[in-house]
Amino acid sequence: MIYTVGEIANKLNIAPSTIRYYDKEGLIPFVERSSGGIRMFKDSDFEWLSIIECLKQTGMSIKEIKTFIDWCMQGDETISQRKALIEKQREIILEQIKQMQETLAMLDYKTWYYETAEKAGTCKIHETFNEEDIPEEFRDAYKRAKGYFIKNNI
Amino acid sequence: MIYTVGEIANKLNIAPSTIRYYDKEGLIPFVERSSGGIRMFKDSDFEWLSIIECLKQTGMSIKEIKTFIDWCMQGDETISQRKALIEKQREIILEQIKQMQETLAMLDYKTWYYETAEKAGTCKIHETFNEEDIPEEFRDAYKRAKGYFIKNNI
DNA sequence: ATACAACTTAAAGTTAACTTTAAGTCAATA
DNA sequence: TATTGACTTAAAGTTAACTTTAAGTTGTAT
Repeated sequence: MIYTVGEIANKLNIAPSTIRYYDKEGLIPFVERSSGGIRMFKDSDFEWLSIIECLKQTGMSIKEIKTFIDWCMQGDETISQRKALIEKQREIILEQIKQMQETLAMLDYKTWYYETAEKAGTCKIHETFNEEDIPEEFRDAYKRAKGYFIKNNI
Repeated sequence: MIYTVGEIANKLNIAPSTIRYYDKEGLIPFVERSSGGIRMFKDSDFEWLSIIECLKQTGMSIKEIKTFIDWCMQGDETISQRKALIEKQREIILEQIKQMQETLAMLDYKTWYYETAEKAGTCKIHETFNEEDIPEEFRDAYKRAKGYFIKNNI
């Protein structure tokens, strides 16, 4: 099965210009052309594009992804570099998840904060609360929020 | 306690130009000035900047954060808008965490994949594996990877 | 054979979120 | 009082990752 750039873009729900841009940046060096110069995507190329999307998710830049792709093209001699890169991205994403979970806890707390403020008709209600008035599940976030969110009536 | 833009930038480990940019964009309308026009940050302003950092973490743009800040400035009449915004950001970050956990699972699997390939000296070893050869904890990611990561020997 | 939609490239344009520059002002110290 | 380092603004520059434009080519359908 062969696809044009428009067809593959459609399937992956990205713009054809994006795929051409990736090509220009060397992210898909394996894509073949017709005698007239038209890109002919195979199913495996389609799959490479999925990988590029996956690596972008990890926060890698186009340049970094190109490095990885280049290593893949070189074959088995680059296994250890590829492994190191994947492990680095793994650490990065672990840290990002940790950070996001803290932010989530804060947003959970703030949701409760505004529900309470809405009922009372004012944010000032929170100035009257002590730690023991805060539902247990929000207490950690509350402690981090205290001193700014609350003092400023946000 | 009063701080200059350089001092507060130092404490928050961001560039002074960034804070001036935030000011220009209307993110810190409450910061007062000396008679000579120099910004005089208070501890509560310092805390507002922490909030801006927190909201940026949730993926909000400068413009969106300005909307939120403007609502805060308006006082209690905007509680329900602020609540809705926080809830929206909460949904967004939940989705991001979910997405990241899937990517993490893939990176975990790939780490094992390259460890195995490194021992064997070739990625081709994975062509010989069946589902039951994959450690249980990587099996879900393997199923998603199959068809592209593996077929392409990445 | 001709039309026409979709392809091609190179180059310029876009956007967000800063950062840098230039020209000048403030305020603490010698 | 003069120096000096940090402040001020407006405006221009930067960067990444595209997107758009313009001018031309390909390939399929009539």
